[in-house]
Amino acid sequence: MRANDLETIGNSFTGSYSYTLDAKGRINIPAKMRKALNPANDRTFMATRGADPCIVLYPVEVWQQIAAKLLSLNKRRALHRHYTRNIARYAEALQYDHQGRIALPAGLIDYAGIGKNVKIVGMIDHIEIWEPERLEESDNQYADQLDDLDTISDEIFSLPL
Amino acid sequence: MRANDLETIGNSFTGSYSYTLDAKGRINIPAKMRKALNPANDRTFMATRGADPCIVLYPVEVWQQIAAKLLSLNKRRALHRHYTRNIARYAEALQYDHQGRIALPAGLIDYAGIGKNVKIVGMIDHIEIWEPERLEESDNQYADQLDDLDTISDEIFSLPL
DNA sequence: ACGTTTGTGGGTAAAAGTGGGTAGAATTCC
DNA sequence: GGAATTCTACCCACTTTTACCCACAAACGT
Repeated sequence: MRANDLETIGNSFTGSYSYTLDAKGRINIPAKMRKALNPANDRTFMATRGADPCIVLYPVEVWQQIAAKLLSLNKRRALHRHYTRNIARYAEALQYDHQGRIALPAGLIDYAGIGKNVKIVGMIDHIEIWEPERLEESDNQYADQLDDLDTISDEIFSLPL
Repeated sequence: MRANDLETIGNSFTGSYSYTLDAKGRINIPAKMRKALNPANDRTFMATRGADPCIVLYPVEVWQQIAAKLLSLNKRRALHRHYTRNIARYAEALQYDHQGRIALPAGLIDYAGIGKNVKIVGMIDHIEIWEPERLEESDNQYADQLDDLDTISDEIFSLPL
């Protein structure tokens, strides 16, 4: 096993939690997720826009792998520069305080349409922060595509281990 | 992890910030970016024209790698000399003061079309300084190429880490 | 039941962002 | 060459924002 694999074992996030954003824009990170975060990350997540309309938190270790891929793009190509810009510009490192909270940037709060209540969802290697109604809408949107979900399951689990 | 990758961890810039140019042509560097800049750079960035119509700031360490590549070009080929000239002629070392500001050269301010307000964008290994409307125009320019951007995603994230 | 952890609220000192003054260096002009 | 002028690095001042701390009630585990 490579050292890199070992580091990542801790960073496994699951479960769904309801929390509240306080007046200062801070939000609690579930204790279980704080414990799951590898200490090498120094209590720090990279927050950015999700592909879905929510906020995504990556352990810095995971983000560094994303950043490394962005650096591998050809800087002479305008489209590649734009691609990097659109990912990097919304990303910000957030370290949680001794109460276990992070302060979400206003831009990301707007993007996710977050008010006072939020849902925090574990996504194995990262975490999603949703406005509760949006999450529900998203769920409904896929409720009539259950067959497709089965297909994805088939695809994933038929892969060689 | 190679030594070169390790160096880059410190000089990793993200996020986008709105700042103002003061009457003396000075602009603040976001605190998070100042902290991200490796101390070996002695609070100094190399500023030059970007390939896009904005100002680009490189940590001197990163600039030195660019300079090394330019040196490796064939000095007997006119096109190569022209390429080197256009990068080198506008480059200037800028050290930020104890308030965290750098003084932007007038030539670069003109090139980027900067007035009072600017957007500072992290690009992982370097920083861009944009006139806000130009950045928006640039974004719109790529709005109809979402498929191409998805293609980039597929290409780089399907590769093994 | 009781001590401990967790989630939430809020106060305060420090840091960040912005504006402007000034003295010495560099430049210009007679 | 020397005086006048511009430039620039450095400093001080002010306002806003952030980071850090204390507090407390609810939930949890034993």
